[in-house]
Amino acid sequence: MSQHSGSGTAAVQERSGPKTERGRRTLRRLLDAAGEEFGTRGYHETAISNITQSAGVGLGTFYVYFKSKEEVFKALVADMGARTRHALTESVKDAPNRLEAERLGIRAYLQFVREHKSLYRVVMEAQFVAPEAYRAYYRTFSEAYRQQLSQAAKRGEISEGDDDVRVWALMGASTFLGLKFGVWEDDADVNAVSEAAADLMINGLAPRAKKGDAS
Amino acid sequence: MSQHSGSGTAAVQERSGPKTERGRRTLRRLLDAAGEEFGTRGYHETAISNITQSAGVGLGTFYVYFKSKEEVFKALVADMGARTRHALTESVKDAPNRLEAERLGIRAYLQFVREHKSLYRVVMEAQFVAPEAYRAYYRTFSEAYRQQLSQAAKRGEISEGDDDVRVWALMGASTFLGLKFGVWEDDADVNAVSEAAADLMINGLAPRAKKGDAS
DNA sequence: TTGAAACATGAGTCAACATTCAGGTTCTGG
DNA sequence: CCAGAACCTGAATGTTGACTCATGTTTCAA
Repeated sequence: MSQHSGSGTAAVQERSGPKTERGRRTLRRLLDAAGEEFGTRGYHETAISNITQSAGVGLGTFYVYFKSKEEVFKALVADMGARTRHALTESVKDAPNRLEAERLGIRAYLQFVREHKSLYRVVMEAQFVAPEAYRAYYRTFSEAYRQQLSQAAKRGEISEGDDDVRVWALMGASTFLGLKFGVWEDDADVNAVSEAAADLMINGLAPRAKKGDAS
Repeated sequence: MSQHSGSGTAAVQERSGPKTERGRRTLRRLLDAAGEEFGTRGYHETAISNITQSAGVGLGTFYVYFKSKEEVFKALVADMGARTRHALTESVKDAPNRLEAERLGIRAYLQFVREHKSLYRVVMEAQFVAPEAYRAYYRTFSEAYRQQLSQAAKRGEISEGDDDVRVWALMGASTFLGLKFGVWEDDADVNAVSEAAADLMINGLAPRAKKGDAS
């Protein structure tokens, strides 16, 4: 996320990528197949041969493109991070203020999870398969998020508070909602869920004041 | 969590438990060692021999008490569930109202996580090792939690809202805070974190009204 | 056309466990 | 003291699957 120019689907560690068109196609197929297999069966249940078969290439071909099983996995996590940040940035681009951005963000997040279930599971499993990649994923995320919150607080759009704590609480809430309503119950109404979630994040559990108070 | 009387540390599937004192002691040592090893190295990196060595018993002994590697793991998840619920129930026992209960709950939760880092990691890894146990863990949790919220709402102690969504958002927030400030940064000030978290959960991000409003 | 770089392949290697088992040792009631 | 139950043990077994490699095949610039 910081060393490569980001042509789209994460970089390979190897000395530079494929040289020919054929090579690029094969790499892409392997990456896609890996995401699908890891996301479905899980890292440890997935054999390299599952990936290569699913990609329609020979077993040995895998090692032409990746140094190890773990390496593809890490590449997928990094890729998912970049894509997620991109999707969120887009969705929030022209929100008039932070509270509205939160509302849009949570909706976009749920939507995104639902459209990328496999990669989402890969990210979660990274906590145990590639802890460093996992932490990097959330570190990058939380740093940008915290920036947003503290600036919004300065502008008076949200209350003051410990942004580090808030960011992690909010990320946790989104993550769990993504798991529950994006992956497990993928028939739930995304809009309803994200509205309810945004309401909690914005107003909290406290009972609303009965009548005219400030805003 | 439902078929055994709950003497303390989860049950074994086998036809009834150990008959002698020696047996009970050995079982306990295995359970403790397993929790420690799984929590530290992770499920797949942990060999049965790691557990038995750490417990100071022979390799074969493991299979006197457990049918398989997965079985101990599940037992640990169930045990952690019971203990966590117990700790939270206790901590919240004499809260005057739900908002206060949330405050106390999040503090107790962080504290508990910090005192049981290993088992906490086991629970999280269960999502991939024993998905059914993982879902059961959160199902049980969320059902009780939802009860609390809806009753509190009826009493007017908290606002009305989609309790299913709220529960999962709140569990997610706590879980991430537990990971970040309970496991990763175990030197953070638990009280400060839980106050900030409780404030977010109770009041949300919205800017506070300038002057006297309800409550 | 041609040689070499790039790419493709799958049988074979090898180490890492989970689980079994046949044979002890210790305890307990009678 | 004795039989049988309960418990303990670690060498041996069998499987699994990541990774290597020797041998092709394809591409492409000169």
